[in-house]
Amino acid sequence: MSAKDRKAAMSAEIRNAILTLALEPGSDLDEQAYCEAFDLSRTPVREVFRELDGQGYVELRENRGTRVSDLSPAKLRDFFLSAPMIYAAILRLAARIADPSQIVELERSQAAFKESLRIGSVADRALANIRFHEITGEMAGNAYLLPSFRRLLIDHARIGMTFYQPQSAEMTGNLETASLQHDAIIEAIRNRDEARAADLADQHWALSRDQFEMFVMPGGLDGRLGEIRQPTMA
Amino acid sequence: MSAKDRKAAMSAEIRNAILTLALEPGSDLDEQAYCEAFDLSRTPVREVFRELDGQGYVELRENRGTRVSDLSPAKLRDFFLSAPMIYAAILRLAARIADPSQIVELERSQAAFKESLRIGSVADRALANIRFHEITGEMAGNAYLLPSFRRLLIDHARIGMTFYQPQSAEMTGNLETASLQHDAIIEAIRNRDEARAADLADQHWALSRDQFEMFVMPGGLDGRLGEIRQPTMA
DNA sequence: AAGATACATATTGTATACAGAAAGAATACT
DNA sequence: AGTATTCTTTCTGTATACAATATGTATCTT
Repeated sequence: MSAKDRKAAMSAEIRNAILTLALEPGSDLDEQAYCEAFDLSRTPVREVFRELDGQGYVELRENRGTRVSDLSPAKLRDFFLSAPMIYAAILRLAARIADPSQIVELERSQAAFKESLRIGSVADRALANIRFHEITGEMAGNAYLLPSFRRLLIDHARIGMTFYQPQSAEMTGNLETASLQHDAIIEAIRNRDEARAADLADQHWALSRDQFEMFVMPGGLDGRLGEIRQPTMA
Repeated sequence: MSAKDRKAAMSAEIRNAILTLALEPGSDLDEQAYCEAFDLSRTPVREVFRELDGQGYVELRENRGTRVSDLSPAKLRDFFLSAPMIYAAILRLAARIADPSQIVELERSQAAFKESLRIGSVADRALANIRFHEITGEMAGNAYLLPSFRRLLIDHARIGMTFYQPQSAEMTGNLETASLQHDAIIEAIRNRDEARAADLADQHWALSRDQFEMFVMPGGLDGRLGEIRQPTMA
């Protein structure tokens, strides 16, 4: 295995670990540990860190090492503000200019997503879902929207992992709905139906937002415990 | 001058050179030349290149060095597609949450822009204009929109430099109009008037687009030269 | 002479060694 | 005892040396 391959493997592993919260937001990345783990010198490891910084996975701080990009309340707010607009724009453009080979790829990734629903872990599902949307981003292929979209996907995955509640029946239903929406998105793109694609983006987005609200504003506890109240969104 | 300072100076110089087309799109960056020019070893120079790659100034290609980010027709198309949406979103958010100290800073940058109109070079104007809009981006402070917005600003500056025609009276008028719009933008932000800010974004954008069209579709030559026709937009 | 192949050169990528800065521990002082 | 200061340790940043890859040139073959 060449150094180039080890470098790529390290980059991929770090990205996946961040997306699945195996590396928690705000946690430090130990340069030396990665050097040893992937048999690389510090130079390429530091290069990968800088690259991941540029993509929004991590944050480099002067003389203070690298840490996983934070998920602060302020960032959550930014997320919920900008995601609907960007997602809609991406799917609209995807419907406009996607080429056939990309549609095939999207179908394949949706098959993988369905498979992850049947037999995969929560992390598998998050990664498969990200991959699906990543492809829609490639379809849209807009050099200016893509950086934003990719950052949104990173944090969408992390927020989803954070707020996922495996025991909830509603949650399971949501996953089914999401899968159906993916199918509909593929259909809209194949038909070059921009309006439908944008509409589905809104719906797909609303589903994610509901999931988030289910976590932040859970049902009350029968009003018995007195002190406990439903939190309100600021 | 410490190595850290030399590194920062180099980064700033490269960025400015790219924005003002002193470094043309697609041209190669010579690692060794920059090492010598700023008395740095290859390591920090390469780090800066990677950082600029993450911000969209340059493109790193495996085993093939670094070159200034391209301005292809496809990218121009992406630009004209996404700029109106992002600019409007940024100014809307800026009007919503800008804080007083930022407004002061914006006023200062507008003063500098006006000064550059009076006595500055074309490049000075482009940089002052970028700075003005950069501050509106900081006001909006949205972690997801900012990367896109910054990329748009980079290419907006470069497109402006490309299509600027100093002899044109219309062009001079446009600059005056742009300056007035900047004033109005400051006013809208100060009044927290989101709708007005978004509207001004559209107008400001339309002005840039017109300038571009003036260049691509110039007036005919009196129909005398026979072969020459007005080019049409694809 | 045209094309292909092998060699030389230049440039990019990686490893290691050294320098500088930040964080923590121990000591001295009030 | 509590605080301040210095020293030690650890980690980050930079320089240089080495390895691998790509590019250009010359030679050889057909």
